[in-house]
Amino acid sequence: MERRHPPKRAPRGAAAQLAPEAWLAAAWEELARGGVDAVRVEPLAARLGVTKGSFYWHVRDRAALLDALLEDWERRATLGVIALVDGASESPRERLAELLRVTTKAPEAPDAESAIRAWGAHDERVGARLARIDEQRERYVEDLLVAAGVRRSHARHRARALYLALIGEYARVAHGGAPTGPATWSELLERMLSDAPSPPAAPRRRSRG
Amino acid sequence: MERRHPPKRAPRGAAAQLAPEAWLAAAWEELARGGVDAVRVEPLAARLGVTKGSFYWHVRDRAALLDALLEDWERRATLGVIALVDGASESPRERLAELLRVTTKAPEAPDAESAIRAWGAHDERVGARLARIDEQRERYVEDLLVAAGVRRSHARHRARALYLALIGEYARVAHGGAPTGPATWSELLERMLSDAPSPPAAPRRRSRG
DNA sequence: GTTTTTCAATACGGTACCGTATGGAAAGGC
DNA sequence: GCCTTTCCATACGGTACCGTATTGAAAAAC
Repeated sequence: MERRHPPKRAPRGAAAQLAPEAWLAAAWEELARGGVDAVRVEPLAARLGVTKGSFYWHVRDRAALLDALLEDWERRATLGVIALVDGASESPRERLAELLRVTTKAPEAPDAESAIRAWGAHDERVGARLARIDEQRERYVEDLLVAAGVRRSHARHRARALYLALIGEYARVAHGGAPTGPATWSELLERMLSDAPSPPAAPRRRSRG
Repeated sequence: MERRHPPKRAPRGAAAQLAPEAWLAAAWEELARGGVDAVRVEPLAARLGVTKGSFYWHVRDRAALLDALLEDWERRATLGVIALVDGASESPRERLAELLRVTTKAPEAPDAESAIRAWGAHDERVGARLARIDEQRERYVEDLLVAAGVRRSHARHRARALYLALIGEYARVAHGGAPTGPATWSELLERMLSDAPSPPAAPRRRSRG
């Protein structure tokens, strides 16, 4: 969301500086709560305690705000997670486990992701963007599986399965379902790693069962 | 969707008889295409070549139409599939495979299911209903897994995983993603049956490996 | 202290919808 | 051949929103 009227001088208060970001944040909440159709200018303004006169000063129009939402999501949700997981762990197996932990525990992910996915179902441009992102994420999982010892031909199928389950989980939680517990995720991941060479036991001992 | 004015005499034309069903069918198409928010009285009427005067004759109001959508879906999507699969097959393994085939190939399922799920995310009553249905379906898969020889404790996790993947697939296809091929589904199902006793070979021979 | 600049309030016209009220035409009953 | 019932069209008032134009006020610049 580029600023519609870039300030030539310094703004008056410290808070004024972040006005565009405030609109974006409010838009996120509305998106998660009610879907794209709930991201409306006047309610958003009311929520921020101003009128839409302010909105149209900072943002071109509603479409620009929606674009900003997508941009923001694309940047954070995918690259952010990958960087996090890549940085915080060691073996591919650990990384996969960590990936599942992170993605299934992020409290705002289900609503946001589901809302964007529903949006993409009715807006072709958004849908295409989603498809690109899905491919990217899936590839990442696939490579992790391969690194963990799964044959590429199997890894492709299993990465898809894992990712589909994650999307399903987001949808499930988004409409109020109880979150799927870590035991289920471990079980699924184990099954997907079943013919990989190294077992999940401690790295010292060679075999346990 | 009960008829608002049940006809005391016979209707005038054969077509008039199905008017309420016509509204429901049109509503389905709009729901699949644009989500709940796209199910609107006036556009629907325009699509059917009439005005909303007709709508408010046959249906109480928009809410009643939406209720009818849910009712219709609950009846068809779950009970219908279960009856189909239960009737058309033999062994639990076969039934599971058939279940995956049927659910992943129904061409209208992804859009409809995803739309309803997105709806449930923003409407609590719908969400609760969805949760009930999810539980029902999951239980069905779980029982099939158990019947196929998977231990109950494992089956619970795996039924969840399978079902989550199916939901994910619906979401994926709904926003334009390429459908996941049968090879991936077989792979996933095989993994979920991996420690079940009987192999997928012909039922005559007792063991193959 | 005057002038700019920044940001928000107000007011406006326009669109798309909901639900109701009313009218009217065509069919069916008798 | 009237009268009733069925079904739809039209007209209406009301709401919620978009985007623009205009005004206004406070801060910043000078």
